Order: sequence, then structure tokens, then C-alpha cells
Amino acid sequence: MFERSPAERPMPTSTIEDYLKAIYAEQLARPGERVTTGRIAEALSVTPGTATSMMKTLANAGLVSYEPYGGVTLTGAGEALAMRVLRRHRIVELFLVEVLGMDWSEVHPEAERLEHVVSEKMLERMDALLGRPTFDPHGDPIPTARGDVATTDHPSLLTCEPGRHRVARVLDQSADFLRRLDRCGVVPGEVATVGARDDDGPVVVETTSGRHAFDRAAAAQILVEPVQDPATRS
Amino acid sequence: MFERSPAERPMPTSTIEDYLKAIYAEQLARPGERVTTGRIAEALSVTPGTATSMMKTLANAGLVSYEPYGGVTLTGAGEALAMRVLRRHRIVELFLVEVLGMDWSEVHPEAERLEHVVSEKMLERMDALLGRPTFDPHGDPIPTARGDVATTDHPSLLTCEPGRHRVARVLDQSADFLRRLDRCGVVPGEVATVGARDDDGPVVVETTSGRHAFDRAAAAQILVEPVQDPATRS
DNA sequence: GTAGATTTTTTGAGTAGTCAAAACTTCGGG
DNA sequence: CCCGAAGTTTTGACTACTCAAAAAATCTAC
Repeated sequence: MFERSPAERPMPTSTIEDYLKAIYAEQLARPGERVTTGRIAEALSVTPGTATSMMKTLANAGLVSYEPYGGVTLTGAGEALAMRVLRRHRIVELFLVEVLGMDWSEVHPEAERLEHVVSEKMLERMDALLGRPTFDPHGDPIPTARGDVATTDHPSLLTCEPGRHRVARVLDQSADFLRRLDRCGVVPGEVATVGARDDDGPVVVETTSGRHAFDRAAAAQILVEPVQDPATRS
Repeated sequence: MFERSPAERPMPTSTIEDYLKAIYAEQLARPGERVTTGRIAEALSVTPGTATSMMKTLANAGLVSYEPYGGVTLTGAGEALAMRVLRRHRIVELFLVEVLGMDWSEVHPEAERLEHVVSEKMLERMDALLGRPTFDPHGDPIPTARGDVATTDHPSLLTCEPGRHRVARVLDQSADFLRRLDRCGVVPGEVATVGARDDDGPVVVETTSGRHAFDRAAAAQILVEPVQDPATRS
């Protein structure tokens, strides 16, 4: 079968880093459940068979625990590695926005490539220059060098109370979606007033740039934090 | 054999970019001569057979002209691509030194990886932030976006006249060598006084940090530019 | 101008990652 | 409880890159 040797640690390939990131993301999205090979294949746009064979490779390297027909979970080593990649990704994204003045809608694919090649040294320099940041431009928390992430627990536009909220985090990072949010003024840090919702209509939000409607799928991607606003408090 | 199809241009791999860079460097070092597969193998630390087979791949892609047993030369397309890589490499190096404050002795390997992944957009931002620079931290000229390089023609410490010179360029970019130059104050922009040379002894140089001797191999790596110094002119 | 050394090319094989499609599990419904 | 749908794994094949070692070409020296 797939013999699990004591195994050297021969520098993970960027493909392996991508798989670990994907598994981590799935694990976050559905806590407790094992991640199926099907979901991984979907997330990485590979065929199911490819994902299966990579799971064996990962299991062999001690990065996931894999049960045939039973999905995978990250091991300690796998999660640690995923965190290191995520840290690189998010610091790079923030760097691209803050230092190079790139748009938050375009930094994701760039970071997707850079995360595999920036050295520890370069990362440290970026981190220092940015002032040891804790969140990236999309509001995603940046893991510490030791591998700890802040687990935030914000409601989305779909689940929050009506009223004033500060945009905290945007989950969908496709360029089109982010550009649309830009035009609406719905970006992390900005305040938006969420109108009364009916149970399956769009969510209506008011910002400095006017009123905007989001369908339920879009609304679920936008996480917010209620604003303590004395003037509006009942 | 190796059929030369009209050929699509399916995004060069980083391996291909590395081969083109190496061929370009060899071509510069010995102008006019065709580059042998042996030199390429040496430069990239692969076996001769690997270099040969890659030359066929490159020839097939229209990037080099390859004559069995007769070496290669870059085609127009090959040289254009080499220039694009070199431009990325050198802008990245300068960026790492100027913006991230890294040491000139450590940026080469970092740039070696980054050059394959930075987007045109990111490169443009770095270029702008650096003020459209024309030389990198080692004194290497930065190709323009259109692919033109300044061809400088400086003597080395081995071939220059005795007297005052400004360090213009350092060819050997190994970390150890560059750190040594740092300690000697022999870095691009600094002025050094070259002593009388005998025909096969070391070259002695005086800088603000004192007198330093370089063996002939080292001296050949350091290119200089005579300083017009009225006080010293005969 | 040929023998021996050197260099280059070929051959055969291996690793990492991928796909298409066949084979196999598992699970939900009747 | 068993059957078909859905999901998973296996198989065989392909690309890009690599090495080791055998074979071929070229160069050098006498």
C-alpha cells in the first residue's frame, strides 16, 4: 500500500503547500468533519483521482491522516505547514497593497505565487515594515510566526442583526466580487447600515456611497461586527 | 528528430527561463562564440545529457538555434525572453535592497526565485517606486521594458590603469565574495585607488577602510571606472 | 593522419504531477 | 435487504525534468 516511513522532510513542493492550504480551508469551513477527496479536487481544480493520489503522498509525508473512502484531516505537522503558507500569503497580500499600492482585488493571485518562494528573511522584513500586522486587506487574520491564528467569529450580512456594522472580513476573494465591493464602499473598516431582512430576499445595505443590495450568496461572504453607536442605541 | 512546429507559446516554465538566462550570460562572456551544451550544463549544475535534451526543447520552441555538436545561440525570441527575466531579476534585487533593506550579498538567491513569479503589474509598481532605476545593487544594468540593455564596457581591477577608480560593477554574486567586498568598502559607487601591478601577483587596492589585496580571479570580477580627479592628474 | 582524450548525444530509467476512464465502495430509497 | 446513484480509488498513460552510463562525434597531439 502506502508505506509510512520515518521519512526525511525534503522541502515541500508548492503543489503540496497548495493542497495543505485547501485542506485547511475546508476544515475551517466545516469544523469537525473529515475533508473528502472530492472537495479537495474541486477546490484545486484537479480530477478526483489526482486528489486521491496526492492524499497518499501527503499521508506518507505525515502531513495528513488519510482513511480510504473516509477523507483526510491535517496532522500537527500538516497544520503547522499550512499556517506558515497562510502567513506568507497574507503578509504578502498586505505588503502588495500597503507598500506597492496595488488594489485589494488583484493581490490574491499574485500572493498565490509569491507565498511559495519568499524566504523567511524577506518575510520578516515585510512583516517589520508593515508593523507586525494582524489582518490582511481582506480582513483575514495573519498567523503568527509560531503558527497561531486569531479565530474571529463575526456574523455575515446574512446572519447579523439589522443596524450599523463595521465590515470586518470578506471571504470571497475573486477580483470581480472585490471590485464590486469597492464600488459599494463595502470594504473592511467601513461602516454599513444593514436594513431589515426578509427571509429569502436580498440583503440591503446603506453606505456612504448609497444603498446596495446583495443576494444571499454574496451576503454570506461579507462578515461584519456590530458598531457600538450611542446615538443609535435604543 | 526534433520537429520544429510553428508552435504555440505556452508560457515558459521557470526551468526554461533559467536556461535562457544562462545561455545569455555565456553569450555575453564570450561574444561571437556559440555556447556549448557543456558550459550550459556546468552553469546550471545539470548533467551534459540534460542540457542537450533541453537544448532540443528550446530549439523546438524557437528560443535558440541549436546545431548538434555545434552549440547554441539565442534567437530573437530567446533573447527577448532572457531580457524580460533579467529585468525582473534586477529590479527585484534592487527592490529588496532599497525597500526591504536587505543586504546586497543575500538578494541574489531570493531574486532567482522571485523573477519567475512576479507579475508585470507588480514589476511596474516596483520599478515606479524605485524611480525607474538603470542599475541594480551589483552595478548590473537593468534592461528596459522593451528589452534594451546598456552595454557598459568597464575595465576590471586586473586590466585598469593604476590610480583612482570608482567601483562600477561586481560580476561574481556569491554571498561570501560580496560580504568580503563589503568589509573592504569595495562596493559600487565607492572610490578605490589601485596600486601598481606586477604581472601575476595579487592586485592591491586602497579604500577608506585600508589596503586590500585581491587575487587575479577575484580582481577580474570587479569592474571599475577611472575617476577624473584634477588633484591627481599628471 | 590516426590514437587517445574530451565532449556531446543517446538511451533507459526515475520522480512529481496530471488526466481519462474503468473498477470499486458506500450510501439512500424502495 | 438489495439496487442504483454518487463518490472514491485504481489503472494506464502523458509531460516536464532529471540522472547514469553507453555510444558517437570531435578535437589534440604526436
